[in-house]
Amino acid sequence: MDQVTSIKEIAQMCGVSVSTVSRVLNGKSYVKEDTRNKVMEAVEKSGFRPNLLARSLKKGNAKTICLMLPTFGNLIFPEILRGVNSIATQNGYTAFFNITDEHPGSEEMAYNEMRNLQVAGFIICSAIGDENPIYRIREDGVPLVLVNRFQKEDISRLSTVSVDNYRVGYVSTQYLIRSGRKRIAIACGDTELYLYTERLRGYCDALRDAGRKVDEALILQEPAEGHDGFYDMTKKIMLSENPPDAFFATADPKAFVIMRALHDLKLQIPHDVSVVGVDNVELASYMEPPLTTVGQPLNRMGEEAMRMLLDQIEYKKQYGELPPPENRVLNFDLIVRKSTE
Amino acid sequence: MDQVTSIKEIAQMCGVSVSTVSRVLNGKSYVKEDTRNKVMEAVEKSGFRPNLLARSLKKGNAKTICLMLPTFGNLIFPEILRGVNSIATQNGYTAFFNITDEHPGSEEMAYNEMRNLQVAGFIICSAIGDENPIYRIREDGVPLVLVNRFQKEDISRLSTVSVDNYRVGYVSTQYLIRSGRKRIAIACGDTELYLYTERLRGYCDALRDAGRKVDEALILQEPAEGHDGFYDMTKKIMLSENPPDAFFATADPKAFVIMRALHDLKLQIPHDVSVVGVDNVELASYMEPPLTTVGQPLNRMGEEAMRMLLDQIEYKKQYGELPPPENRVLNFDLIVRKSTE
DNA sequence: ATGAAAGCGCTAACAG
DNA sequence: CTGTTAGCGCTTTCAT
Repeated sequence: MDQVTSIKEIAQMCGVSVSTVSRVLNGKSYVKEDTRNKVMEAVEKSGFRPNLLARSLKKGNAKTICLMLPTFGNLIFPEILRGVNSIATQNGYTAFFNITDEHPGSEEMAYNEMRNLQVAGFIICSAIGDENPIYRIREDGVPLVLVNRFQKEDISRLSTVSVDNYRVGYVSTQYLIRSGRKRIAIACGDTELYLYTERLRGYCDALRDAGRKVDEALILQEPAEGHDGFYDMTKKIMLSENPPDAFFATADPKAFVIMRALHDLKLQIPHDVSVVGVDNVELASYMEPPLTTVGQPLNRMGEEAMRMLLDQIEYKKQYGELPPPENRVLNFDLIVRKSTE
Repeated sequence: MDQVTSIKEIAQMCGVSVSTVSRVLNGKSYVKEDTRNKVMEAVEKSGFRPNLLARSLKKGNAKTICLMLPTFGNLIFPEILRGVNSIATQNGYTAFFNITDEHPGSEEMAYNEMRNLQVAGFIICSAIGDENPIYRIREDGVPLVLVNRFQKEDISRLSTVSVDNYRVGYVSTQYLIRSGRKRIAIACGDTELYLYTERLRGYCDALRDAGRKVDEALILQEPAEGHDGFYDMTKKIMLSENPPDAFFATADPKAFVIMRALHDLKLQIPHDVSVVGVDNVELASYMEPPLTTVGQPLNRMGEEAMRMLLDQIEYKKQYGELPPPENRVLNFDLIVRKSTE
């Protein structure tokens, strides 16, 4: 019985005009109790569906937003997605999601497609090396919030939400130092990503502040193959003359790979080597031994981002332009488990 | 310079009619070389964006589809999502995603919202216990494909894509039997989900075919708390009089929990107890020891589902009704790693 | 090969 | 409180 396709038919069924039907549907203007009931009833029993495309076309704005994610290779992104989605839904917005696969090109394509779909704004976890498309968005006057992944230069110009990644690196390293570790290696993600530069900087400063010097040999940079490459690097460095007795992995999946390599080397964690990760992905607690890691409030980051986007959309509607950028920094926790001692 | 908002403005700039512009934009009908170029140029340099809402409204169908997922608690869903998304994009479709959180109510809400947005079809991994909303979809004449999760009754009436879950259970159990295990426990997911019923049935039959009898005590059902509940159940059964020497976990996350419990019990895997999972989630290979598991072609399942949906959409456009349901069954592999011997 | 015009379903003045 | 009407941006007959 899905034949009723328009407000017009409802109007005819009730012997009223389309605007009356529209009015009861939107509940803005006053309608006589009787007429309202009559219309409501017709709507109910006919299974009428308001055509949101028509509404959006007319109003000039769609209640949709777009969330761009670089990958699902790291579980943090589904987590962020959940946060965004829940606040979006609560506010009558529907979200498009886009996986850019770390490819700025596909980010740009997606941007165009989404603009054509008239989305109200974007929330982006940038792909690696993609500054260009992103700036364009704000220049186009489109609401935008960056989450977790963004460039240093973005901070002054765009709205962001993240943790203080410098401190993430600092705190993790300091913890390792205090637990008595002498040679702490870092498995660092692609430093094209500002967050990894920051974590690395925190690592270096923590070392220096403890009166140690930074040993270049202990800085493992993520190879082109992605985090799997840390497997060989771990084996190699552990077999070297002066192996580390701890790893600070700048993300949990890298810690997983490192732990795998250590196990294969028959080394004891944490006895021989401590490992700490970042993100507190669910699986971190299932590892053997359970992984000490830094917990980011990923879900909340998604929620905050969506709230900020909503604010931007609202502001723009009122003042005709985007509000000044806002940078929100959330707290994190070091979650100590058995992979360190 | 994003002032050009309509085809009409382009038309004026070029001194042609809107229909001509529309024609060159759609490339269907013939347009004189000259005019085409003129229009193209104006489109390029003005940064014109076709309003897809208007197009869809006019054509009566949007190039969007909706993918409903129950959760991101299991990594298989992002994998399926990737498959769906890639085929969708290739075919000019944009996907909405929806996380139902195992809540049939939110599934229904999402369905309504999405219908209002005029999506062309749905791909669903059902939430637990949600038959009702789903049947409604086909009755409404809306293209629909079920992936991985669906009910037994769905098979004859709806299009599905999955692996043969009975065989998944059978093969895994048989493998454990052949590797010399005497008491094989099963950690079974919620049997409200047909796929788990099937895996359980496969487990039972493999046991019987090997001349053993099924011991109820070895059938661990997923408790209400979700797979974390297997932690206590594993400890308890291992401490019982007659503990198992192997676990068939009907999904990798359950295997992770079980391994954690075994480690905490200081039991050796696989020496004391073997473990096999299902899904071959990326992390499975990072576990200590790496987890033997059944690999489903999740990405391909997503791709197939999207292709089937496209077929349905096409068919409906031509014949005005949905094609008969089609059930596609894909192959799987047992991936042997160190958690079994 | 191109233009004029109708209309997709809806909202929002405007008028009464 | 309600109806009439214009029009959002686009596609698509139907003419020419």
